Amino acid sequence: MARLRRLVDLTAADTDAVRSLIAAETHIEKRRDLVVSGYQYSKLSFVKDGVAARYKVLRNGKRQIINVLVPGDVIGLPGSFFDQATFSVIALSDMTLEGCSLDAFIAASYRRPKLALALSWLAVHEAATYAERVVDIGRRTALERVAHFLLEIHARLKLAGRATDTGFELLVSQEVMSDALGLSVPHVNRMLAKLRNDGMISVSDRRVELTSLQAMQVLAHFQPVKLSRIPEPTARERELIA
Amino acid sequence: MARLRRLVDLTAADTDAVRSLIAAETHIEKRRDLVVSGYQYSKLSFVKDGVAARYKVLRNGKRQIINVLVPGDVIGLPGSFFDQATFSVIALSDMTLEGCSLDAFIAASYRRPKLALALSWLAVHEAATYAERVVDIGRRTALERVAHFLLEIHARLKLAGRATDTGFELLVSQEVMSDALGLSVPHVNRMLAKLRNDGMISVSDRRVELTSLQAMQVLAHFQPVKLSRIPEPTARERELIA
DNA sequence: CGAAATTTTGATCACGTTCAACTTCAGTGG
DNA sequence: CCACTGAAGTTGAACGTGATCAAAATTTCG
Repeated sequence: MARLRRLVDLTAADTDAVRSLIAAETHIEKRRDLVVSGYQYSKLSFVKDGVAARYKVLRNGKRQIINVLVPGDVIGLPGSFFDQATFSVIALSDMTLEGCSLDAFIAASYRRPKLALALSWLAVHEAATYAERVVDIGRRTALERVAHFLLEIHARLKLAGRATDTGFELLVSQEVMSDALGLSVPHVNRMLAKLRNDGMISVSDRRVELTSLQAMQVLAHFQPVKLSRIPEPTARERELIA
Repeated sequence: MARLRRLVDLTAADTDAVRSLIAAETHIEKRRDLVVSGYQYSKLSFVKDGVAARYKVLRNGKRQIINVLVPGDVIGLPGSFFDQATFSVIALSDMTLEGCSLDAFIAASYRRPKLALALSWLAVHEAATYAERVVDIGRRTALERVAHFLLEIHARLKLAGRATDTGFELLVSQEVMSDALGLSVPHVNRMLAKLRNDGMISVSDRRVELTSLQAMQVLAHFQPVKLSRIPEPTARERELIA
């Protein structure tokens, strides 16, 4: 798992352990629910390909998307840690996943603490992402929000090797964007149009080019985040483990 | 730490290990910054008494509070996991903390995987809290938001043993509430007044009584969350560790 | 007691919603 | 090949929630 490697140095034995946990790839088709709120979900799945959204719908019918999941992201975090999932996850495109049961991962963690720490890191990253979304929705204007959303998706797709320096494939509808940003569809549309008019982005087909990345980042108050790596055990600890 | 105990069965040795990590209590006075965005903070501190807020300010001067920290909550999550903290934390009242360095905790985790798992659980809980706040700000009306905020604070204070079944001490100003909810101060004030008029709450001094908890929960679309507990290692794993 | 912070109230205004219609496009079947 | 369908994108007009600004009332605290 490239995602894990970026966080922590895994020994050969570690990677083998992880690999042995992973069940066969799963394919999910567009519009399928992966996790349904209120039901138990006890797996830890990595998105290998495709896009999904974690969301919640309120009684009044409104939907709020917590975040959009791109390749490299984890499904079942935080859902699998509750007796019943608090949020649903739906596939926005056809997807392929690979995952293991949470119990198996935890069992392995007792033997390889590094795995448990990696899990902590993933969860912390998740928390930081959501926190950023809180700021986004709470205190940015509609235009800033849309710009920020594009920048964030771009950054994350780039990490997953699915974007160039300045452009990417926008694989979500404006309805999804509106539900993620707490805006109405028409207004998202208008804001996108404004970004186009102002020469910040250009769109053709489904491809977005960030023609003035600098200006966008200023407008959106965007600042990329970098997780630190997990510290290695000291020599003394290493002995104790071995 | 009562907070940890609720998540996981710690052996006597485990608790001793945790206790040995903890440095002396710290006292912080009101209005002091505990964590400053952009600087490194590498501790893991538990709030023993008092209230704090995790926040970010944008260039336009607006402040968004990610969440309010009450006794039992953790400071340095997610901040300590980044090379530089992404959010600031400020004391909203005089506080007492107890904590340890993140490095020390991680070092201990290599020896006691259960600690690393406990850390994962805390981080997941953090993520779930933020996710709920995203829904709150994104798709609830101002009235619902204020109601939801009161219910959430109440539930969390109750867990910490600082609230009765129906009432609690509201220790945050309306300005803090407005920054947490993405609203203006006058509007928060009006919504509180409306809740009072509608007989949902009654306030005297700093004490809030939820006179119609049921109705509030319906209004706010409130649903309490419960983290599952960390699974115990199996007998076989236990051998391997020992 | 005086100063500062907080709460409350009012008037005006703007941002974003709502609702509705229309366009465009991809896919499907006659 | 065209007609039909449904999803997604675009545009416009009226409306409403909540922001903004200002000032008064009240509480807290030095």
